[in-house]
Amino acid sequence: MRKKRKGCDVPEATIHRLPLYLEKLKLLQAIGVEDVSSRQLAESLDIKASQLRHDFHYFGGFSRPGRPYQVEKLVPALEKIIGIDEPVPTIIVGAGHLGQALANYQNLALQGFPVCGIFDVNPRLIGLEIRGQPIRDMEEMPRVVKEKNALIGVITVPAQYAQEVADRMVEAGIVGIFNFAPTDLKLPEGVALRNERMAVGLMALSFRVKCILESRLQHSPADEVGPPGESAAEGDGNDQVS
Amino acid sequence: MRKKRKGCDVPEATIHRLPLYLEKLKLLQAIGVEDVSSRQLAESLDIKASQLRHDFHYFGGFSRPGRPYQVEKLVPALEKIIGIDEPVPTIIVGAGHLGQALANYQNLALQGFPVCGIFDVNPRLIGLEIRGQPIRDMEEMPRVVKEKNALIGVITVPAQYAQEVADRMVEAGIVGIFNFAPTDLKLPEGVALRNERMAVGLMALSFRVKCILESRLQHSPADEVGPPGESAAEGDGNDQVS
DNA sequence: GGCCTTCTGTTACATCATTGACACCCAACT
DNA sequence: AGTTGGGTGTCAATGATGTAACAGAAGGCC
Repeated sequence: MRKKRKGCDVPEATIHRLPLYLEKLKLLQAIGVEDVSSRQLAESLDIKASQLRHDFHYFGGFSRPGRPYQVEKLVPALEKIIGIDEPVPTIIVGAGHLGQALANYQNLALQGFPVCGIFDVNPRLIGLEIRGQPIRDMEEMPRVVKEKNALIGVITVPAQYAQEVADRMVEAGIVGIFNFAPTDLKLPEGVALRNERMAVGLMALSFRVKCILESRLQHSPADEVGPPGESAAEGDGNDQVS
Repeated sequence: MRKKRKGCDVPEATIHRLPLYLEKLKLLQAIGVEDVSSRQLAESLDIKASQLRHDFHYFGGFSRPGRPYQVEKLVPALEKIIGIDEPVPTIIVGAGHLGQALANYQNLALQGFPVCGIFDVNPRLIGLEIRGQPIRDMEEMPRVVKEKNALIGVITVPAQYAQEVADRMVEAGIVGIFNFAPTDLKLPEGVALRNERMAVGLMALSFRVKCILESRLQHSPADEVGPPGESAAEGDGNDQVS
């Protein structure tokens, strides 16, 4: 209880980069690249090569010391680490616009998260089909979760219902919750949670925008947009300015 | 160029918490709470009070030293800091499912980001109305941006078009880009970017799920879900396990 | 008024993350 | 064979972030 022991001993920041590595590697794989060095891969992601090696270091060697990484080996290795070496059945609760958008987003399935159920309580929505899946009554959720062995649940209901939905998901056996509702969910031990709060992201962006506008006023009241220059993602990998 | 100077001198992590503070404060305000101490506010957000004070410290005093914060003062102060003391006109490019979901999400306007334009290139979509706004042809985007003084642009187009859209947004005068496409955009200086990559979030979640499943197997092959226990958001505030 | 409690602002410390440096490895070339 | 060039794994140093500790202000109470 002293140590964070957040499931594993891998740092937060590293975990967030793994998907990026995987994504880029799949892209390389698709165009037939066989080998890739830490420097090449890192540069294409705007991070330092040492960081990439450092990250990989948590999981033991991916290649013989002296040679670059082999894309064909690395992709499945990363998939296994992330836990998507086999599909992770996923359900969506809340078939509003966002829920439907997600259910329609076929990339989810391609990336290892096949949607095996969409649920709502609104009778108007129940029965509608999205990509072959009917929107089901919320009551059916536990049964479907068990049948399909769903592990991850996405919450796209209004904030006031989110906690209840989460509770029922956990009870049904869901192990990871992806929450789009702007609420702090309380979950029992042994359940992972990720909040995807878009308003927060927008406000962080707004802060930066404000700073930019201010600096424009200060530095040159009648200036045009600055000269172009590359910029790199940092932080949790979602933000940048310059 | 040595220092990160990411727009302002406020740390990343702090910026990401500001919206959470504001959200919670608005909630308190709505139920008539007048004063709130750093401890109360911090506890309700599952963070340490010292961190909250530390964060506020970047922006100078919000209250007389000896007394708790006044909600009525703090809310507008935070809004000003974040840059939403007045509405930030926002456009959406890409009227697919996700774009429509966002356009429908009235909370955006409530939180300070009124959608003043939705654009697409698909003739089938152009003309459809969403909450009173017609989906417009992409060609009209620059004009609308100037007319409405739009500052933030949301990109919800397929990845392969995202860079082009971003370029046109910047040219039109957009200062902040909220990108849902899984691409690394290259932007000129003086434009803020936030990537909202849902697949990345899902995979980070999957990693945790995998860890949980593994630990269940190890610790007690036939164990039930563990005893309930509170859990706290950490990292960029989006993840937690336990 | 003087004391006590509660609270903030601020500074110092501990922890985590990123970056740089280097030893060793492997293949290719001389 | 020896040597050169590029590569990874690893560790140490730097930088950023989170946490605790504390001095001093404001009001309530005696």
